[in-house]
Amino acid sequence: MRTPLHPPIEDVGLAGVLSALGDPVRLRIVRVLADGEEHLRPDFDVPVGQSTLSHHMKTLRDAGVVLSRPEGTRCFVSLRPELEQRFPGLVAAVLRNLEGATGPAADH
Amino acid sequence: MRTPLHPPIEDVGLAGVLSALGDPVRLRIVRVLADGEEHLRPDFDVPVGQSTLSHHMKTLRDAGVVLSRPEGTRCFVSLRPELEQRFPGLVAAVLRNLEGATGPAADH
DNA sequence: ACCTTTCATCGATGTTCATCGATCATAGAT
DNA sequence: ATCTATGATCGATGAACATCGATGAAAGGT
Repeated sequence: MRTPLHPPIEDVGLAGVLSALGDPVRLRIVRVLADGEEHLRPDFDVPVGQSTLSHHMKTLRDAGVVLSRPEGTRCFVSLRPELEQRFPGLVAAVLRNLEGATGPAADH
Repeated sequence: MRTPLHPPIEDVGLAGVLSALGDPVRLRIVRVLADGEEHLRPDFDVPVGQSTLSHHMKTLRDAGVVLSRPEGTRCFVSLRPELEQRFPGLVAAVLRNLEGATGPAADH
């Protein structure tokens, strides 16, 4: 667990956030995170391998969506709180529209 | 002006919409469209060539964000109204956070 | 008939991205 | 010191994407 580098919040751009959220796997991650709590990897049951999950985590982290807090060998992940001040209502709006709909074929 | 094919609204997915919006050029397009009016190509002053603009339009159209209405040789573009029922508050939230910030380097 | 405008499409190119398996680094336990 | 668990990183591969210039199609004007 080396570098939990989070970009400064002023470097976080809207396009980057939306792009990071524009993926079914990452939306599922965010859905789990929606309760505001910290979560560990096993909580995200996404249909990808471990290394791919790691990649998606990095994508969310680099985009400023997610916060990683390594502790020992594990890594607690949570929604980045400053995002709300940066883009008020944005994450909330996404979360509200997230129920059961992460993809075009997910609403039946 | 051949095929103004819009996907049925029930096929429009959240990930697709967010992904389509996750691009600086397309965000600029959406910003112009934010007034609810129809617009023509010259209204979008984006730093890309004509064919690339066309491509971005198709991306937005395929994602269900935008509506194309060909008329004669021109093509009127507007925000797709059904998106509001589909994902209430989503576009509004993006639009509210759009002022002057389409990218990480756009806030100085 | 011809030219012009407006937009879509095609073909090509270079970049980014999702994915995987394998390896490496770290921390904790034995 | 060794083993184990967790997650990051590396290398490779195929897919998707942004971009461009050139060409094509449709409608209007001369």
